[in-house]
Amino acid sequence: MARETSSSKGEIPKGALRAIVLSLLSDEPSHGYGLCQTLAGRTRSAFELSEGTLYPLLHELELEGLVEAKDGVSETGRKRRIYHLTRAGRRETESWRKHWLATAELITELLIPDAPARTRSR
Amino acid sequence: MARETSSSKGEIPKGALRAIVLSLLSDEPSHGYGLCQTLAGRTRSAFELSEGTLYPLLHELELEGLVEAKDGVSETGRKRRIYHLTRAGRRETESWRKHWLATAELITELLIPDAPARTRSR
DNA sequence: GACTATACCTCGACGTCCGATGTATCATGT
DNA sequence: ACATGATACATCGGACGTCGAGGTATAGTC
Repeated sequence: MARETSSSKGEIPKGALRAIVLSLLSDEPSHGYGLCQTLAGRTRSAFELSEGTLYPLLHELELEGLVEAKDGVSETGRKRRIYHLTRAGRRETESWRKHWLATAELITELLIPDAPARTRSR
Repeated sequence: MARETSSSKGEIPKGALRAIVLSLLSDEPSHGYGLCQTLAGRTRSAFELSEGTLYPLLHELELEGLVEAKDGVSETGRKRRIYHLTRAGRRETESWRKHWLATAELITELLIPDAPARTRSR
């Protein structure tokens, strides 16, 4: 069987998505479809953000007042909703960024027992 | 209302638990309760593994043949199930370790735009 | 005898994320 | 004119992982 139990290897870890999307938007405003591509590009397709995840998330962030959307048009003439961070969004981004940076470091330390650093020795 | 939507800040990211538990066991065999404490200790309580998560996971890993359990007794006389990795478990551990180390690095790179790496400057 | 720490276990609920599916427009090829 | 494929937005059902509350039992301490 060796079923792999799936355990979701190719997926974006729970909760990181918010931090990532916000962070991407803090680099520069973008629209949904573009965000998907940027992410796939920046991670060499290691993370592939499905639209079914992204759009609802974007709407949610908008409801929470963290992003705002402007309707626009691309050079090729297609409709676009450009999302950009609000001031509150910028604050939240920082908060989530710190949180996930710490989490990533924690995981790394746990997985490499002989890892150095640690700011506070023992 | 600044709802926080919870988005689970204090939690262990989805899927990382397997890697972490396997890695902990590869350091040294242990029992469930001990694992919880080790993890809380090693992360200064940033990750707190609930027993409701751990025990089912341990049973699952056992079913998959990644760990084996021996019944034992602690110095104080209490019953214990000591889990240790099988050969297959050791292999899986390495695989998950690599995966999560890469994931953690990826997140870090995404969150810090001026981070190095990138191998292919587009 | 009551209480706490140790030690194991099960169950239900919840949130996150994915995949499938649907719409419409623009560019290209025939 | 029509088919196709990339762009672009959107919704819905379902799966999976994790948590928290609860249950059992033994050892030590007051």
